[in-house]
Amino acid sequence: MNRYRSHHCGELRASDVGTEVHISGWVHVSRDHGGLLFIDLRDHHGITQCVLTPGQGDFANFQKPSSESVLTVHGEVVHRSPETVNGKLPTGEVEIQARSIEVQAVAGPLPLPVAGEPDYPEETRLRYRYLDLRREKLHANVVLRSKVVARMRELMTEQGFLEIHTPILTRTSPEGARDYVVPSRLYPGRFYALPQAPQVFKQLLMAGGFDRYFQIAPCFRDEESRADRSPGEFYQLDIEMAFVEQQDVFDAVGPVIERIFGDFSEKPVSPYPFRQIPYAESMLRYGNDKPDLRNPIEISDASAIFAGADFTVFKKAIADGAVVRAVPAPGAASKARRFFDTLVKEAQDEGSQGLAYLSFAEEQPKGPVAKHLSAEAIADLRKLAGIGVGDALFFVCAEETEACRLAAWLRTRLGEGLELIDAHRFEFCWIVDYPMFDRADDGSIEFSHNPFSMPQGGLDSLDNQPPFEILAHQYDLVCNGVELSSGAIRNHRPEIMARAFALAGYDGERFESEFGGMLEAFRLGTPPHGGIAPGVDRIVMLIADEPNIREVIAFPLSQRAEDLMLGAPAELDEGRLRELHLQIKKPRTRKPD
RNA sequence: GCGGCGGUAGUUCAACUGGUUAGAGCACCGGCCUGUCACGCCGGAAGUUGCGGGUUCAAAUCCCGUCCGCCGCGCCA
Repeated sequence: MNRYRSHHCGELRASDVGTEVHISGWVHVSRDHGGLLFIDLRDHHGITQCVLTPGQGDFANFQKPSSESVLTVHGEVVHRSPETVNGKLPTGEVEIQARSIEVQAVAGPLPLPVAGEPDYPEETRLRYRYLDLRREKLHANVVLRSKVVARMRELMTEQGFLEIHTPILTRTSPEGARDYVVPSRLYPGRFYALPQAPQVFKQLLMAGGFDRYFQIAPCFRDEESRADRSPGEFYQLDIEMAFVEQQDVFDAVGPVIERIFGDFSEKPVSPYPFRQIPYAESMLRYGNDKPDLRNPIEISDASAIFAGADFTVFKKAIADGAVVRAVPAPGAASKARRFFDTLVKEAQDEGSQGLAYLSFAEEQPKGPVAKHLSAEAIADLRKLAGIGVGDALFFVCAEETEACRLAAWLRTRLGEGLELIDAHRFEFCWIVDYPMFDRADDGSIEFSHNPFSMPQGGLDSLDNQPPFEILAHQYDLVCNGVELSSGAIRNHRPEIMARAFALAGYDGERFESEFGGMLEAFRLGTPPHGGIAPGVDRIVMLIADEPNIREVIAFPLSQRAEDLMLGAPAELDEGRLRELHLQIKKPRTRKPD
């Protein structure tokens, strides 16, 4: 028999009455009635009430235990009298009449209460993460995450995917985010890098003849965090497949995602196959490449109408290269003037020059631009944006990228403000046909996403199409406005890759030196292949309905990538620095210790 | 790197326009209580108001700098 427990704390029922048991757990709450002491004992599985009669037998000198102390209680399972049954607990019909108690660990004053009081500042929660993990919500999230990951493995393995580990100590990658680096002791001045993703290795596994690879892979990026972006490190369900086209990847991973969300959430999930939206269309209609399709508002381009209208502010801007985007606000015409004023103010805070609108409380619109527009222009705008009486229509005017951003912000803001977003469903879509290249700040050509993506049309497009019009076999999976996943059909042809990198400004020598290892593989027979990498943290975050990704990570770093519990990153002493051939030069403003 | 919000007892929060001894809940310590389940009642201890500087007769409060936490922008192939 186990020394610490015969049952766990969520196990005992009326059918156990009369048995001698011993259970162990934390003191969740205790209630001292003088002649009678109740202790709610809690473990991973649940809570069981224990009753002590101090002053009798073993309890002659027993003190009320402090909250979160760890006890082993020995005693008999007894019925509670009908009026004292606790319907809130699965174990609420019984209690343990304690005969003796062993104190396994005494807990001092708590910086973070485990029972009750759910909202606590995150600084405290991060510093005492193990206490937070005992609490109901975070504990449940970690359990959920474990189940989701287990199901992912099951569903991938069923489809013939092999889970293969790839290195954590690897080579720095020239593209992408900043790397975390690890100094080498054996090779002075040289560094490993932690992988931003197992990108190169998974492609090399395809070169290695494995047909279908997956991994729950840690990814390390030294970038600023966000509410939905974990600081420092995160996990991907990394996937790669040989001899596939885009649709094959979709059909392998889409049903897995649909199943995971369906199995672990009550909310309805948009059924597979998911909608496919070309990147250019998404930028126009939703203002970004991660549309929240629960929001019914769709943006349209009103540049042509305003180019011919008498509203000089817009007309002049359009002549200078700006665009006008129209964002409908269904039902907003009945809103008070204050609603519109607030939005104008917020838009300015968001970086907009201003915010024009028409409000159709009746057929004849009101609003700052109404008097500048002909009846015909107004009719055209209404038709364009699908505006009826009772609606309003907002306009943002800016250079195209900025106009998209502002329109996207406005679309979200209106969707929330007008309560148009149904929070109780998951809407998935694929964003497809990403551009291969982007214009850098200095006007030069750079890869817009993954440089290893296959350009649509192959070598022919690279040679004959204007670079910024070339599309890639590159795709994202989006859910409720969250980018869940990014992937591509890869470029496995060295000559096409050389041409693509040449367009992006890499000379042959640099190309060979930075990607030599991979190129060599491609010159020795690598199959056509492609893959994708859904973000595990974000998936669990959506399923758990958490607004913040740290709520689904057992031990997250703070926003500034610091471990507040253990104190990482930490300084090294001189000896270890010497061993690593490192000298520290601190910036002028240094943090106090 | 930039902008916003916050930092007061172990902890969560309060303290009006700068003005008496910086208060309350939880936790902790002591006492009372035999059916509670966020038990209740009485009492106690607990403070470098993040840190540094400044303005003032007087600073938790105003100003400057700095550190920490969170949100957003830049960044994230």
